[in-house]
Amino acid sequence: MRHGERESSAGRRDAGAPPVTSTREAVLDAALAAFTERTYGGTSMAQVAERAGVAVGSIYRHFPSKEALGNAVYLHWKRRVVEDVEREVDLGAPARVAFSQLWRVLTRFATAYPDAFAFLEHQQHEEYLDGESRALSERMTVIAVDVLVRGQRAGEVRATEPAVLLALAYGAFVGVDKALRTGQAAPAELFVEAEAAVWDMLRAPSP
Amino acid sequence: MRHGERESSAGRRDAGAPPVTSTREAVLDAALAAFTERTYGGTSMAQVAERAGVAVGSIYRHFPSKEALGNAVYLHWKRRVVEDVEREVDLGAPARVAFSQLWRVLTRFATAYPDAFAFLEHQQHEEYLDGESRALSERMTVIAVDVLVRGQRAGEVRATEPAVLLALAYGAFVGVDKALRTGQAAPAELFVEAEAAVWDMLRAPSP
Amino acid sequence: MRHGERESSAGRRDAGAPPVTSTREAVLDAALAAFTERTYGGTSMAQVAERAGVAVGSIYRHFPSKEALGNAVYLHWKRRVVEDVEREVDLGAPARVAFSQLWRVLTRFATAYPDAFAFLEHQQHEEYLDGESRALSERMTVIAVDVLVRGQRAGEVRATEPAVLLALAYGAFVGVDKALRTGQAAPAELFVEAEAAVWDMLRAPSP
Amino acid sequence: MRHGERESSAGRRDAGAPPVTSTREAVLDAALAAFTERTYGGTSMAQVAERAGVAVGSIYRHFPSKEALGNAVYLHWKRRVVEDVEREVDLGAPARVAFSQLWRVLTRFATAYPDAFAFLEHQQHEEYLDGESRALSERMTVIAVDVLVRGQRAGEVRATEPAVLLALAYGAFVGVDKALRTGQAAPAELFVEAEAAVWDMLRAPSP
DNA sequence: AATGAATGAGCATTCATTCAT
DNA sequence: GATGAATGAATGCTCATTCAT
Repeated sequence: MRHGERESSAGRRDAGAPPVTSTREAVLDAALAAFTERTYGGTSMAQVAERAGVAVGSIYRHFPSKEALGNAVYLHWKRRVVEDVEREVDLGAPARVAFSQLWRVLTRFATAYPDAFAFLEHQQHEEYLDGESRALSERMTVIAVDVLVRGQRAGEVRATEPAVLLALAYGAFVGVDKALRTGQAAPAELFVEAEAAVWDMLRAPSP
Repeated sequence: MRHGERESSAGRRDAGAPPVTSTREAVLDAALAAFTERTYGGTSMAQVAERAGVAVGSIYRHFPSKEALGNAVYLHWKRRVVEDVEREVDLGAPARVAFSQLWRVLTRFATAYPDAFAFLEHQQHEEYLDGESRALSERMTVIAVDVLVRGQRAGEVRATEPAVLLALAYGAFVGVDKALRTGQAAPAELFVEAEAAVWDMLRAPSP
Repeated sequence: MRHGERESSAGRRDAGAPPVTSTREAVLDAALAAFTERTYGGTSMAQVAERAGVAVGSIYRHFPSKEALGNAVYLHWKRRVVEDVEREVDLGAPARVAFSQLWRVLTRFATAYPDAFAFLEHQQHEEYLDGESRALSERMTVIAVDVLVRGQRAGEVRATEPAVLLALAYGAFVGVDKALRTGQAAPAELFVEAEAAVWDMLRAPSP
Repeated sequence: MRHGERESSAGRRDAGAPPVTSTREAVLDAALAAFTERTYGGTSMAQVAERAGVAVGSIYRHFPSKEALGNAVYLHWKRRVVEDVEREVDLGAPARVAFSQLWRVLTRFATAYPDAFAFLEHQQHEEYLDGESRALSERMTVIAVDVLVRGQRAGEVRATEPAVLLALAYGAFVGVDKALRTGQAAPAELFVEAEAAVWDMLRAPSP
């Protein structure tokens, strides 16, 4: 999903064939890379344009403003994680199983699209997020809390306030990802190793 | 609103004596508030000046550049946590005890200076941090890893790579703080409640 | 007020065609006028922009910095004199003739573009000149010294160190131009009158 | 007359002894050096203060503004040359003699105080000169023109407009000084050598 | 007199956005 | 749709000047 260079004659395409890389996508990719590297606020539209191999003006044909672009990038990737979670987490399963599914989805995503995960979780977005983006975050919270609450009912999960448990577990995941990024810890299999530990944090203590 | 040197106990004053709150401190305070609210990159020097109740030019008598100001704010608060940790964590104690001390220091700090903790932990600082700031972070890592390693030797702490355990535990703390900030969870006592859970994540699983 | 590339004959245009006076040229002209009037250091980019009838930002599409603009102005005009000199001074001719040609080129230039000559010769440029600009000055010195040296070999020119003779003669020319500017002396024909006097300064004294 | 450093405790003096270097003089010296090096417009009051070893505020006790300081520096040195000229040029003497006296005064001055001469003659001063300064320049012009006119009456000096002759001769002197400064020509004895040449420029051509 | 912190207008430069081509 | 020159408000920073000490 990382791009870098595009054809120098942006816009060329074979008759009838669908565009392999539309301007819109090129911009979205370039923006993600740039925002992750230097922050939304630290990135200029010109930098995004150059990285995408398009003219500044062209960005504005697809996104009405920088704010809208920031939002679109957020939306694009957040939607992807949320939909993965919704598709792959079995809400009927025991908490231990559902937790494992959830953890696996996050691990896969953070490993396959490290920039995207870093952008979503290691930055402040208040400046440009709109209602839809916020709602998306909410959808994921709801699922996770549901898993936790049902786990608590089943005696699997400790009795602590679910929002706190979620904050602890998600924070732990993000913490590992950050350490990975800063090179303070080794490759991605660590997420797997971490799963057991985090589950021990969540599960009901043995009596 | 007077002159130059920092005074670590801001606010103390002898009756009738000139205010200890120097311009430098006012700027440091205003910058922390502004950076926390709108990001380093999203804050203008004019906003800092206005918030501090001084003229723009006055900031530059105390900090040679915006970058230096960002660094000074980071340094000021990071030093404070690190020194608290160094003072209050007993490296000779059993891991459970040392962990508890560490958790307490962080809780106290994050509760007493929520903006400072948010600035330190919820933002990207690469843009302006200098070597001294980075070294400070390192000092805290060393302590935490030491506690974990000695806990592992004593069989108290699970055998996972210490850097990962640290990332998990610190991430969990930061996660709770973030939830507190976004209003997704209630008051600070939750940190206390969370401690037991996080310890269960760290400790060696019962056989 | 259109686009980009310089056109050496500023002002030429086909009837009905878009004006050849590009933004770049307008800026170059405005900068020359302003720098001549109030010095490079005493001129703000805003003043240049206003004089050129463009927005401040537009200057920066054509010149990366004020320094680069100063240099470009210098280069533009210095290149012009130097090329005129190189084209019109016959290095094979007797010194008296070559001197006359040189004097005529300078006179024509200083009369046709008084601001340009004043900018080039009545100001301090060290602050912003680059290597190319310095090299240009050198080219002219080489020609003049060559004329003088060959004149000395032919017994036409006095035996004084050529660099000193050049400094005297060029200084005399600049002196007259300055007096003209300050209104201390009348119209440009004076340069013609001065030529004979300056030659008497240069030529070998009759025995 | 060049200064550089002053005692760090500016103002200290033995009781009763007159100040060796008053603040006023230190500032005047520092300003000359700075203005010569980096132009009036390119010099900040802070730079002058530092060079003079005094506080910025102290400059304002002696000069009401930067403009006034620039003017004072100009006045200080211009007065000096003009007075030297008035004292040492014998208006009753033959033109050749008076010219020689004049040339000698200038040479002595430019050699003894190279920064002062460069400041006076290689820069644009319109920005800050007042009437008195302008009048001073005038006094010197009057003398020189007088010498030339009387030389013309006596058949010693060529019949060219005196203002032009003056411009040529003074320009030649300034030209040599400039070459000396830029290192394009060797030591100051050259002024002496140049005198004869310049006189040949001024004198009536042999029939 | 001397000091230097404080002021705020002004400067060079950047950048989101527009629009003629 | 795409381009990139043009715009001008906003930014980080400087600097002449003031004034409490």
